[in-house]
Amino acid sequence: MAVTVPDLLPGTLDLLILRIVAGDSMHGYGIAQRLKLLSADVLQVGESSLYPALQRLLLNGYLDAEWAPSENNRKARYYTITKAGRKYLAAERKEFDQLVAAIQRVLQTA
Amino acid sequence: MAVTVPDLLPGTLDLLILRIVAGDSMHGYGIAQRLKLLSADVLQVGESSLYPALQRLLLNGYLDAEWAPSENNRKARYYTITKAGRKYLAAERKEFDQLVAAIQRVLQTA
DNA sequence: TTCTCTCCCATCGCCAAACGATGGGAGAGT
DNA sequence: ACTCTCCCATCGTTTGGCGATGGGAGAGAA
Repeated sequence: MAVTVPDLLPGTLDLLILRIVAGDSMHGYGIAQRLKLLSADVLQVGESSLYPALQRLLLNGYLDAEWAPSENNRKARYYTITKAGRKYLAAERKEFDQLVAAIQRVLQTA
Repeated sequence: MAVTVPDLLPGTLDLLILRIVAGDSMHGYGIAQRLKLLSADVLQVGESSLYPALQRLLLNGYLDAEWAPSENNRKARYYTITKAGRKYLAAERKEFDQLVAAIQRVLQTA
């Protein structure tokens, strides 16, 4: 069963994107594929969710972008994480872990 | 630092409410308190998030409600989880765990 | 008695995030 | 020429949560 990310956990998309780009500069299409791959098809982003998210991240200064030909010689926009992006990623990731821990505690305890 | 639930993880509110009510029939105000308590103040629900959520759950048949005096002798609406609610809870919980696992995998792997 | 405090309910209007649908352009292979 | 895949992007809608707001009604204090 394939699930779109925010089906259950919205707000996590930015986090995932940043993490993927942090590993390697990529274009949007590639990010979507990589997400699907890494999550063994559990996670998926539609393009209409992805591109707005990228715009957001650009606007907030967490990503930089530049046009360059892709591996397939297409016009593509490559995203690179900024210093601020890394900082934000680290912070959000920590908060994510805390929240998940808290939620799981509630789910288990009662 | 106190965080409202959907600050990072919306969609989880229903799950938390159901789990809490599953443990014990409660009124709205009590649910909010219990959530705060169980999560050691990490999680919080405002009333303007809570009550609409409860309506939703009622409407979907996951909860039943009836009026009864509270422990403090106030007028209160007690919520009880239904059979369908338990089923839904179990399913969503499973999905939640899967998603979290997938996300964490992505966050760690790259 | 009145006043205030806490408990407990609920809605309205707003905002942000994600989604489906849609619409391209432009290599590459048939 | 045609189709396929790659790659970009926006528009309009829905959904969920939030801040502000507005009660009613016990209980203890003034």
